[in-house]
Amino acid sequence: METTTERRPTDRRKQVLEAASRSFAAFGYKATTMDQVAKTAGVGKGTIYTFFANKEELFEQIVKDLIAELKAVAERTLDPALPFADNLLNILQRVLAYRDRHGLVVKLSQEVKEFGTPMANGGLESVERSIIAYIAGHVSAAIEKGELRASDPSLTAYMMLKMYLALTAEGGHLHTPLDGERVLASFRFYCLEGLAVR
Amino acid sequence: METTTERRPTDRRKQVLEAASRSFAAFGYKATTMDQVAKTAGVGKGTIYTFFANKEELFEQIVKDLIAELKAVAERTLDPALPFADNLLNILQRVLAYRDRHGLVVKLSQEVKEFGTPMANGGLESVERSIIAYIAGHVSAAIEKGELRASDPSLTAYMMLKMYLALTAEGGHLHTPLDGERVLASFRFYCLEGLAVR
DNA sequence: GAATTGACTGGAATGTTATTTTGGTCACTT
DNA sequence: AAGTGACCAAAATAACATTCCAGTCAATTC
Repeated sequence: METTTERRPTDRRKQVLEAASRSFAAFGYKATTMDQVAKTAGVGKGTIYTFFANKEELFEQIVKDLIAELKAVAERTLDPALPFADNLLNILQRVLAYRDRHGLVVKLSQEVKEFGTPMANGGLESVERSIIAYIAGHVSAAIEKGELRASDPSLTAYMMLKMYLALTAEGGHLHTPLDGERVLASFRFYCLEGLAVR
Repeated sequence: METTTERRPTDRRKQVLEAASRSFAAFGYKATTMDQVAKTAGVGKGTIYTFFANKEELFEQIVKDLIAELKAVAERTLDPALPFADNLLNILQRVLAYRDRHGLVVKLSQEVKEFGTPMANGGLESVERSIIAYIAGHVSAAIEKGELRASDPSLTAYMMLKMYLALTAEGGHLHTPLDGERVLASFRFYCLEGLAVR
C-alpha cells in the first residue's frame, strides 16, 4: 500500500475517490456506474481497477472516509473538561446530525428502504458499528474514572445509541416526535438516571 | 366433494373468521385470497361481503382478535401481589414470546421484510401500539403508587418496549445475543436502575 | 323476499421474451 | 510502466402477454 500522498502531476487515485464519493452520495450504490465514475474523474475505466479491485472495494473506501469524518466531528466536539454525560449527549447530537445531513447516508438509507441493496445496507451498518465502538471506548474510560456504573461497554454503547435513536423517532411514528431539548432531557432520564425510585 | 362438516347456518360469520385467521397466519395478507377463505369456510364468496366490507376490514378484525389474545395472556400473567418491575418483566417476556410464536405475527413480519406489504405492516404496528398502550396503563398506576418516578407513561412504555426488544436482538445483529437471564438482568440495569453512579 | 351463491369483470400482479446496461478484462497506445 | 476504452458475459430493465383476484350482482335457494 502506498504510504502518503505523493505529489504526482495528476493524482489519479484521489480523482477517482473524489468522483466516486460524489456519485455514491448523489445516486446511491447501485445507480453509480463505473463508467460514470471514470468519466467524472477524467480517467479511463481501467485506471480505477489499478487502485481498487472492484466496485465494492471502492465503495468500502468511501464509507471508511465517511467514518473518519464522523470520528473527526466527534473529536472536535469532545471537551475533556466536561463530565461524561455532557460529552456523550453533545457527541450523539453532533455526530448523528452530521450523519443525517450527509448526502451519502441519506441516499443509502433511501436505497435500503426502496431496494434493499445489500451493499448499501452493509455500508450503513458499518457506520453504525463504528459509532458504537467509538462510544464504547469512552464508556470504558468513564467507568474507570468512576463516572459510570460498571457494565459491558460495548452493550452499553449499543443501548445508548438505540435509546437516543428511539427518542429521535427514527424508528417508527409510534410517539409524537420530541424537540431537541426534550430529547436531551429524556435521554438523561431514561438512560442515565433510570426509572426506579431512589 | 365435501366431507360432511355439519352446516350451521347461523355460524357463517364465525366460520369466515376462523378460515380467514388460519389463512392469514399460513400465507400472510396478500397471498390470502377471498376465494380461498370462502372455500375453506365452506361459504360462498359473496357471503363474506355481507359481514365485512372488504378484505382489509376482515384482516383488521383478525388483528383485533390477536390483540385480545395478547391482552388475555398479559392479564393471566399479572400478579397484583408482585412489585411493578417483576410484573413488567414477566409480562414483556410472556407477551412477546407468545407474539413471536404466533403464526400470524411471524408470517406478517416475514411479509413486511420480503414485500413491504403496507397492510401487513399496519397490522404489526397496531399490535405494537396496543402493547405500548397496555404497558402505559400499568406505568401510570405504578407512578401513582410511588413505585416509579414520574414521567410520561406513554413515552416510558414505548421506551421500555424498545429497550427490551433491543436487548433481545430483534433489531440488528450488532451485539452478541443474550440468553434469557441476561436479558432480564440487563433490562433492569439499563431501564430501571440507570447508568449513573449513585 | 331475505339470504346465499358463484360466474363475471377490469385492473393489477406475474410470467416471458427482447433489449439495454454495466462490472470487469485486456490488447493496445502513450 | 501507466493508462486507456472497445469488448464481453451477466445482469438489469423494458415491453408485452398472460394469469389472478377483490369485489359485484343477477340468479338461485330456502
